[in-house]
Amino acid sequence: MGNSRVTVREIARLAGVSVATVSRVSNGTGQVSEEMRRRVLEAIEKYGYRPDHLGRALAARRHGALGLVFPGLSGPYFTELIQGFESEAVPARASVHILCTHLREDSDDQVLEMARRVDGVAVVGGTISEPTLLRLAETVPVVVLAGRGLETVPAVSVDNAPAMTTLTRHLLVDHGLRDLVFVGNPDGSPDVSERWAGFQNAYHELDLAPPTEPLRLAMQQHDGVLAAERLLGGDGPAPQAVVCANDELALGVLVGALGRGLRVPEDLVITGFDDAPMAALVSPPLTTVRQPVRELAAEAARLILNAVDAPGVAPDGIVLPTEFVVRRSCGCPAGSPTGGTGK
Amino acid sequence: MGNSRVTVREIARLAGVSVATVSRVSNGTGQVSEEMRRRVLEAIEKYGYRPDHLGRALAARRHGALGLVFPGLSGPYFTELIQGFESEAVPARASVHILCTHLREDSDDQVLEMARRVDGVAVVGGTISEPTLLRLAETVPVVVLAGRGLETVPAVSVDNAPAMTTLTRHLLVDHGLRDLVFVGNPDGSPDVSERWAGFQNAYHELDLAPPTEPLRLAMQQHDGVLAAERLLGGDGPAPQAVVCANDELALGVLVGALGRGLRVPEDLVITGFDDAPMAALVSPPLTTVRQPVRELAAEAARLILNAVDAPGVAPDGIVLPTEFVVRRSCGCPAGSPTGGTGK
DNA sequence: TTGAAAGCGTTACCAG
DNA sequence: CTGGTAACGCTTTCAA
Repeated sequence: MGNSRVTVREIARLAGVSVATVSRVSNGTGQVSEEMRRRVLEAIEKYGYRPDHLGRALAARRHGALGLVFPGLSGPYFTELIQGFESEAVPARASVHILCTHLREDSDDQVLEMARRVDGVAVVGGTISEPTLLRLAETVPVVVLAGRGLETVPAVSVDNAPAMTTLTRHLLVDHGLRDLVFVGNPDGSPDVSERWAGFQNAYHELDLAPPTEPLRLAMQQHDGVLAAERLLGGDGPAPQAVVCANDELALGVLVGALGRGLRVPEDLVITGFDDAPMAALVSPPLTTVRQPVRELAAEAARLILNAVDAPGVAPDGIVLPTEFVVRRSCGCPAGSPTGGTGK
Repeated sequence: MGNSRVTVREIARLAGVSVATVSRVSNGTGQVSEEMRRRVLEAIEKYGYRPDHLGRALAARRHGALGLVFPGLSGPYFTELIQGFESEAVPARASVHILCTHLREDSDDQVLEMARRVDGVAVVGGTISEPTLLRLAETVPVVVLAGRGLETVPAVSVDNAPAMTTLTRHLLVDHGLRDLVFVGNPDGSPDVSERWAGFQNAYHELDLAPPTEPLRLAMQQHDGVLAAERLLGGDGPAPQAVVCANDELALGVLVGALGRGLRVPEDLVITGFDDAPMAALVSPPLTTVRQPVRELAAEAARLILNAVDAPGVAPDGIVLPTEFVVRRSCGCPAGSPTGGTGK
């Protein structure tokens, strides 16, 4: 029982039919007489036959698997991403392969190698080089997740720049702040790059001169604490507001600021991006931009799944809307209205 | 170029040799004359031949893949787990399949299905039923990650109970606290169950009566905030200390307590478990237990990899040591000594 | 409706 | 050293 060493051939012999018939029955394809079907089903049941995935995949020339590639695996953003991706893949009977490149030397090769084991791949923006992305796309359907696509590679992303412009304008106009610092490394990821551009754009729209440089740091809470040290460390005046590239950074800055005895938002305004679960829970709750991370990844999976079934047609990229979430860390009173940035 | 539609047979024809020779060259197995090797290599290079993974896997009767199964995918614990697992699998040229069951109805079937696509599986404790675990183990090598093993299934875990006893004793003896609350659901996972037992055990060792019930909650920061509401909400006296099943809960309780104007640790002592990155960064920094999560997962991957190569031998389980990390949230002054719980 | 046989792409055994 | 050929387990024509 349950031993999966049983093959079609054995079942065929046992049931006194051909392997073709066994295959037809076990797949529900073609026409099989009631009598045959019964005999086969019986044998399948009795010996616990389950078709071997490799044999099947080889014959179908399809792996029944999707790949997901990202740089690291830090924070709630990536866990959401994985779960969103999985939520589409699993019902489609595709298993999910993951690969964290950690930006290793040989990561491009590893991605290429993964492509040989799956039917399609989603790559988080900024993870691999453009030439590699192109080569990848020659092998399997590819979509860029949270990044810019290429001619042959569609992308799913959110409206980062407009969202960040909205948030920054809120600080500049509604709160009359001027001395803002942007925390995040635009070179690290397309998301951050677009947010930094949106941040600067808010100044431009008001004929103000934006800061010329962001505070370049990675995206974890740890880095936020570091940012607080740099910004509030003593030498030089502290900024009026810290605009963070994501919530984790913001949470780190918040912890650092609070730990120094500063009051937020009275002494320092802090904003995030993502609307991670903790953003609403801390005190003061974080003003941020909500982005549909799960949906983003689900959309990517859907795109790939479709491309696998209908090869040749390169679908358009997709941009998902975000929502500006005003809470108290920007200086607004509790219970302020929130507004989306639109589609 | 780069087109992976090229097969051994074509290369063989193109190079004027047999498929066997091509195979030998591309795998570096057997003896091949310099002349042949050169010809084959040339053709391989010219047509960008890469052996097909499925064909190879079918012939070798090995997938070159490992599976990792867990309930959800919340928080830093699971991201560490994945990365630790990957750090062993990737160098061994095995890809990593993941599956979040979300405790779905059909998750047992999904796990069984996954087992048909990989060479071995690591299952996080408490994710699937024991019968399913047993059936799984009939199919492929399995190891339980952070949980109890079975006769045929080894487990890798940490010394949860002694560690939690040490921490609790510290509160009871060194700080003279008596009214502690344990937050976490022992039914949810073996880890929590053991920690709850260790918590109670500290009381027993001192001939004290432990609380009979924990505050049963899930393991995310959100739940910690919930715990703070319940515990500090007004009706009934607040406890002296909240002993959390993990750091995320503790962080949530901390946020909730601070938000209510309580001072930590003066008004309320809070402890965690895991030593997540944030534990050291918040204010006050969290007293907790450090567990080697990455190492745990890496060990699991190694165990499986070995079992794949040497089938039949059921290896022993492994228990990794933890380290008690005393910081300020328990009431100790800054810079207190820390101590391990030993092997 | 059924079965024989030809793949799918690779590896490995066995002669030569 | 080299090549022919038989697996590996399955699906799918193509005839009967």
